[in-house]
Amino acid sequence: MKQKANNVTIKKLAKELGLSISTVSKAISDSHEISAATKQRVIDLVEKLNYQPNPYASSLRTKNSKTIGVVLPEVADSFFAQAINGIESVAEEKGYHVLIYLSHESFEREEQILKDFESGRVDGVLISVAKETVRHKHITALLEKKIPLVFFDRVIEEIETTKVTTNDFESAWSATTLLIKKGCRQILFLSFSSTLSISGKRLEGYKKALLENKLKFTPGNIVAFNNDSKKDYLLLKKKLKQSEKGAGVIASVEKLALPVYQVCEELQLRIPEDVQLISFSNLDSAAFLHPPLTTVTQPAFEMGKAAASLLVKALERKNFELADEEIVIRSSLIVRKSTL
Amino acid sequence: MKQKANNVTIKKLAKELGLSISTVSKAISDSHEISAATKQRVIDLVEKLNYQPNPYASSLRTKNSKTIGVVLPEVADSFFAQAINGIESVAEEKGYHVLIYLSHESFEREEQILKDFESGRVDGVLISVAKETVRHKHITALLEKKIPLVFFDRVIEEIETTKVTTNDFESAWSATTLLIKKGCRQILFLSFSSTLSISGKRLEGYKKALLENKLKFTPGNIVAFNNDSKKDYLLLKKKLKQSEKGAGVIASVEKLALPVYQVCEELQLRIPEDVQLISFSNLDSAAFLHPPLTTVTQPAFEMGKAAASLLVKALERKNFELADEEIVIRSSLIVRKSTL
DNA sequence: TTTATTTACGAAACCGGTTTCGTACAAAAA
DNA sequence: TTTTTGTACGAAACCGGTTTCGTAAATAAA
Repeated sequence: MKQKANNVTIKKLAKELGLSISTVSKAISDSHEISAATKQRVIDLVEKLNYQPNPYASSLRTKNSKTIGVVLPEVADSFFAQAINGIESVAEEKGYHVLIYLSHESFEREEQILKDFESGRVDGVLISVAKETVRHKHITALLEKKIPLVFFDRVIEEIETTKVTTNDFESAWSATTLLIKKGCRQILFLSFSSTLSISGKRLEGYKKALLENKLKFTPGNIVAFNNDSKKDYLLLKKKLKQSEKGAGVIASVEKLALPVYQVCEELQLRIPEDVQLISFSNLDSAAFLHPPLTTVTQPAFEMGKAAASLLVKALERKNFELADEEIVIRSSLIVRKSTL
Repeated sequence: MKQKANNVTIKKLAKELGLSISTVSKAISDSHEISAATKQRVIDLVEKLNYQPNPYASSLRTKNSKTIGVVLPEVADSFFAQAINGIESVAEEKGYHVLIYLSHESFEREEQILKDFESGRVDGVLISVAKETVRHKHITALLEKKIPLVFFDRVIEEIETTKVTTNDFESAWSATTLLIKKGCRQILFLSFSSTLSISGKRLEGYKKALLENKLKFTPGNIVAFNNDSKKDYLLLKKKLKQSEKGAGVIASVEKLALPVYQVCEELQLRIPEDVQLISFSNLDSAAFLHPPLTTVTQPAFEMGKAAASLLVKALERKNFELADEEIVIRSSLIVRKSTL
């Protein structure tokens, strides 16, 4: 902290060149006010001294930081990892920096993070909300401060901004319909949140498929996970033990899939003979699980990329206004051996 | 961009309170120069107006940004995803912000990223170098500018700074020894880089185990992946086809494991009967692969956490000096069914 | 009572850029 | 020739904090 290496500043360049600070600044930004000859002298020296302008000085004056804030519930999940890739791809291309924050599914943490964003630290934000998030003053507060925000995957419907999602309803419907076609008469729906719109949609798709096939919807078939792996595990075990032979299971989110394998192993239930399983998942290893997992695979990279593109596009316009629209990028149902 | 909402600045607070800007600033930072009563008035107003100090103004003056830069080769890999988690855990606790950059294994990209860091954008950096990285002027340049940097996992031995690694040599030795004990007389070593120290160490551990068991080291048994999935795939296929019955395979990095499953499937080679496999991997799904994968599991979270802790500790000291030491956190060999 | 400290605060410089505005000189138009 | 316009640049304000330094008033020491 004491003494940072005496960095080369624009002032030094100016002195060295016998020019004023403003001239140097303009030359660097290729202003038409500066002659070609002077510009050349400046960029030559910039190269020679390896001048790196202080981004914070610039941010302070211009009020933008070329930085976007990304808020995720977690990162050790293929979906989010791939989404980051998508986000980074546009950030890199467009010269933006990305600050990453994890809410760990906590509403309070998410609030703190977004509150910090009110400081002007980021030009815009990309968020996939925590499962706990129900209120959303923290989000509207940002929007009111004219800090653009786009949701991806886990959105809040009520907020008027751009949202990038996948066809959750339809995907759950397809998955459920497949299970029914394959003979399941009881289908457990593993849910990780009772409030998230994404969960709601998936559940609705599931319900619709049941209805269309004259199967009664039974609340007891919804298995509500709570992020407490021990309890969740026992609950799942109990439910699977109680389930009828040939039941189906839909894991509405990736992390709920592996526990099913585990429980089945313990209960000596064979997949797919005794239990058929479909999971929303982006695991690369899905094809090599035992047995290979039938998945609803989300276009994670594309979703991240689309969200970032829309955000950046808004940032580049003079008056960015993010339309209140929902971009839907379709998931695909990849049938493997965990279903008959 | 036009008009950001008129944010509340320290100047407004001062005017509102009838105090000077400096007094307000000091009150906020709990300076002893300010009376308790005044401090209270200030923090009350701060609360009331939801004042968020502009981080860039502060950074400009104080020369530090409470931000660390994290440079990774990729993110869609369990190891790095978990490492980010570890890093974030200390960043969150210590009030640091984390900027994420991906080199995508490109040396040029890595150079650009580090060059940007010379601007003072970050207080310190955490890096796991790209597989292409051989030269390292870009890293020493940072160090010379007194920007502390700690390596994790993929380190550069020659550079004198703190490095957090795992016991690569020993782990590879253990894995190889296990395969030999299980009867393998030919063992393929899947390598993803010929220059990275991490690869070198793993290879050495492999060689040592061979030697100890009077097995000859054959260069032809090293399968060099090139990040070109099609070619790599064909190469692996060729090598496996040529390999003797009961051969062993060591995937020196996670992403090389699944291709082995794939190729074995195509060649109708059974794991572990025809091919025994061990992979360096942090995949949660390893236990549920077909067959379950024997892994060298790295303490990814802990490594990220340790690296971040050391970095932050250095940043908090008046004269941060990162010792030229290597912190080794041990991996564990988890034996599953992909080995006999 | 006088002098030395301490307490509590304000004025102003400063961080390193960007941007506005003013101007000298040259070239073009009247 | 005079006026207008354009070109190329510099002075200085500005962004919003932090920090140094100075000082009036209150308190303690002499």
